[in-house]
Formats: sequence, structure tokens, C-alpha cells
Amino acid sequence: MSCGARLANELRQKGYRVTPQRAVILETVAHMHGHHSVQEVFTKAEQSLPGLNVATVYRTLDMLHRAGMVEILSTTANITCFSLRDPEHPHYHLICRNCDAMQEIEPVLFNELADTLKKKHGFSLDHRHLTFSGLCKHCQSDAAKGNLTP
Amino acid sequence: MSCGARLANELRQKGYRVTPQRAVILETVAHMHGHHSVQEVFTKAEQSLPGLNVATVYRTLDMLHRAGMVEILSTTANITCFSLRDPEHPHYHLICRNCDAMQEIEPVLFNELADTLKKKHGFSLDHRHLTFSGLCKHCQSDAAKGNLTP
DNA sequence: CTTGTAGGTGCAAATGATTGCAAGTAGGAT
DNA sequence: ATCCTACTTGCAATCATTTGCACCTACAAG
Repeated sequence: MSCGARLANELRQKGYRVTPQRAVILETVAHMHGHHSVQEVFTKAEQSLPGLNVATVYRTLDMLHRAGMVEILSTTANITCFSLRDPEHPHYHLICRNCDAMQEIEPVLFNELADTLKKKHGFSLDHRHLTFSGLCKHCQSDAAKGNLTP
Repeated sequence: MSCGARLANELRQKGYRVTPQRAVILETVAHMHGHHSVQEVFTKAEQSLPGLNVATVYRTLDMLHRAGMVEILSTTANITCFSLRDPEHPHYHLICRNCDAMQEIEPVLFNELADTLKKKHGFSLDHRHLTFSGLCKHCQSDAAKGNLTP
């Protein structure tokens, strides 16, 4: 069974309809490594399905996120990117709110955090892909000097 | 010294110019408790400064976020909200990626996490206001049944 | 106080994203 | 296989947000 078929089945099993458009968008995101904008996903998917509409891509990515199959990454510039949720490679992002620099880190300490949130709040954390905002090493020393980018 | 003047001074100390527009927007956000959309902030601020332009509000909120004085909260619906960063009341949000329900929780376990990120990555976490995505108690049981909102 | 200028603002255009609606269709029932 | 309908899609309109540019101004220097 191909990668695309497997993902389509997974989506069907979650109770969602699998239309040709959704299958193509899901497969496109899966084959594009890393994080990509809606326009990038649309451009690529349209090669496989001419006539695809960008509104459909917006709707589908949103649906895939709700279904837990796609991650949304937002930077300070509010550039929203998408990537296939990869249970085999959990990773976290540190995004500097000043310069938008992005660091990727392996998960640490999160299992304990996830357990606590589950027990105390009944909340199931998406702890395979998280994003944190803060200041990177460089901008932090600038902040101490009062020299952030005005 | 008034609240507004104090915040304006804080901004000036961070190396940013304090224009009438910025002072009003900052004070407006400070006096609006909770999280509010750009339109809400703009409507309120314009009462104090007729002629204020919404583009200025967008630019100023972005600048205030970079300066670390305002938090940005994004839900699944990508409704971006702003609130004054309140060092006296750190709090975290749990946002269900299915139904958008938001839970607010007191910070737990994060000091250790923040310390680790600092030591290992030199990253200064904005750990007074964080947002986590996942599934709430209700949607989680639906997910187990394959019954998420299609 | 005046002056100069780097940065900020208002405006309108452009771009990104969402939404209402008519037509199409995935998939369940028979 | 056919039929039916709840849901999806394409389209264009609308809304949210960003951006280029001309003009304005906060603030540093003198």
C-alpha cells in the first residue's frame, strides 16, 4: 500500500471523507519535507490535480490539522506553515520573537509535562510538535542592552 | 506616574520611539483585560485618538510583541489576539485543536523546562505566557471513537 | 530654543485568507 | 448496480493584513 493510500485510509478511519482533492493535498504535504506555506502546498498539489482551488487547500489543511495529521507552525511574522505530523520524529521549535530565528530541538522534559496536563486538566498535549516563543541567544543580549530592533 | 506613562517609559527604555499613536495603543491594550483582536483594540484606541489608522495598529502591536510587552495568542481558527504581558500573572493556555476550547492554567513544571532551554540552547523562553495545542477531554474521547468534527 | 533626520504614520493598493452559495460528489443504504 | 443526501468544491466576493510611498514627527544634537 502506497504512502498516499495509507494516509488516505488513516483519514477515513478518523471519520473524514476522502475526496481526490484531500488525497492529493495530504500526499503533497507528506512528500514535502519540512514546513511549507499554503501557496507552496497549493502550487505543488495543483501539478497533480489541475483545477484545484486554493480555497480548498486552505479548508483541507485546516481539516487535517483538526484531524491531528498536520501541524501548523506560526512565526512572529504570522507566516503560517504546515507540515505532516511525524510521530517518528517529534521535534520542537524555539522561535525568537525579535528576529524570527528558528531553532529545532529534540523533546526533553515534555513527557512529565504531558503527564501532568493529562492528570490535572484532562488535556492531551500535542507533544510531538510544539512551538515556543522567546528570545534567542543573540537577541537576548541585545535586549539586555535595550537594543532590540525598533 | 500614570499607568500609561509608565508603559511609555518602559518602551522608551527598550530603545523604541514613543509616538502618540503608540502610547494610546499600549494604554488601550493595558486597560482591556484579557485577549482582544486587532479590530477590538483599534476600535477602542480610535476613541482616544480619532484618525488613528488600522495599519498603524497592526504595526504597533507587532512592534510591542517584539519588544516583549504584548503577547500574541493564535487559535486554530487563526484568530490572532493580543494582551498585555503581565509579569505578575503568568498563565498558560491549552487550546483544543478540534473545538478551539481554551483552558487557562497556572504554570507548572515550566521553570525546569525554561532552565534547560537556557542552558542547552541559550534560549530565553517567554514562559510567562505560553500556548499549547492538543485535544481537550471531550474531543479526546471523540478522537478515540474516530468521531472528530469532520 | 531651533534644526535635521531616521523612523513613523495615513492612505490606498496589493496580497493573503475566509466565506456564501450553487453545483458536484463520496459514500452509505438498498 | 442505483439512488440519495450530507458534505465538499470552485468561484467570486469579502474581509483581514501587509506594503509602498509621500508626508509627518520624535528626539538627538547643537
